[in-house]
Amino acid sequence: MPGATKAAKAYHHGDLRDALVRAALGLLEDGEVTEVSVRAAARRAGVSTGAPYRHFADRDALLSAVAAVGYRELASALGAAHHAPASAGDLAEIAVAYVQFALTRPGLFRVMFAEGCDRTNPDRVAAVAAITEYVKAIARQVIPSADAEPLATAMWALVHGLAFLHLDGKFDSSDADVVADRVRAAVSALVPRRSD
Amino acid sequence: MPGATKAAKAYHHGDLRDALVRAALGLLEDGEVTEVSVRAAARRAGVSTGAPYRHFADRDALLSAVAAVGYRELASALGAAHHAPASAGDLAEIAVAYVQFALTRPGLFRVMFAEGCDRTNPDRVAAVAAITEYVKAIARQVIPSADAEPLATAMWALVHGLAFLHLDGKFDSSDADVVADRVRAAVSALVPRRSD
DNA sequence: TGTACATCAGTGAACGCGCGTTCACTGATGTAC
DNA sequence: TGTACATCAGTGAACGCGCGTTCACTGATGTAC
Repeated sequence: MPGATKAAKAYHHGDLRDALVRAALGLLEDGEVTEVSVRAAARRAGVSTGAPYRHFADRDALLSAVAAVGYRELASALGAAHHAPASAGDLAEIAVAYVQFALTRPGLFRVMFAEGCDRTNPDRVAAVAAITEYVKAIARQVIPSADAEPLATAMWALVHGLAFLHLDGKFDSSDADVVADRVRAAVSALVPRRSD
Repeated sequence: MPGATKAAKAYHHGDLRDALVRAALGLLEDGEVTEVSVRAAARRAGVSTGAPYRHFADRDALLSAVAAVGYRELASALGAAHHAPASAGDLAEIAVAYVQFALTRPGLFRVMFAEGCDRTNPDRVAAVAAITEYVKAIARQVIPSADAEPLATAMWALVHGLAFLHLDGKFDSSDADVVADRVRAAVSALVPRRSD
């Protein structure tokens, strides 16, 4: 009977796969950590070193699952900033949200856009396709007349570059308001305006 | 006498500091490697594991020196693409050069913009200041009337984002011509044109 | 309802790896006289 | 020009680390009869 109370999580975890992904997200959120190791995730999930391999083929599979969550959260952060953007001003607010996402969750953002990842991983492929489509849709909404493709590319590159240049210390990111203003200024310096 | 011929490089290396930087660059150039270890650089320079520490305080100091070289080479690649750019078209060619630099030397590019680096390192600080100034000068040349600061920021972010999105597989980078066209299209979708 | 058994999802110990860094050392170099 | 000596720039062995991954194992679960 002793210990039986909390023994629900005992031997068979129930949903270790999810728990590991959440553990990895936790590690990224917590600290300066930008690399998630399988062992650290297992530790945080309270499970032995070998256990993750029952659910993920290798480290990369775990990271891809984490990245997929990241993409979904990024999309929702952008949606929250402005659903149905129509003007350059609306667009600027989405841009601010993108950069802010990167700066508040740098670890996760880096995992999402990491180099060493398995690009064929289905989780990842689907998530990337979704975010690409999302960006394209925004471009179409804001500038209906233009060819959406290059505009979407350019807009994504613009915000993505802003995000990384801040993350990597090329632009000062100590003050969120200053960052936001810089992003707005950059967007309005470049994004074509319909006569208004 | 045997062995005396090539013994110039014998015990005292002469310029191990430089040799280590070159070795690190070589490692980055060579392979899929994106992380340079002190040990690997020492190995490639033909020197014992401890030797680098006579010239660099730690791994980060070595990496900063490497990054500084990278910045100089990036600046010269941009200069070669078009010195004294004046039109949006000139600007597009510089943008192409920026992205091409990133794609042909991905390891070096990543070291230059790596996260875990010591941002206070003087080598690095000077190099970053130089490239920033360089970008700003280009902005001023192309659009003299506008406020250079936000325009420079936006332009840098645009090309930087394009570079990373290609590097990280968000855009297909298998064909250099396709990449170049995509970059040109992105630039001309966004960069304001003077009436021409 | 009870039992036998297959399967599942963990454990924990171990493997081999490359790494950053330190340290006592030694061979080479250059300088003072 | 020759010698003594301080300093410099290497060596190589060692430390301790955390990692990815494997493997024989075992406790828990669920299913068939």
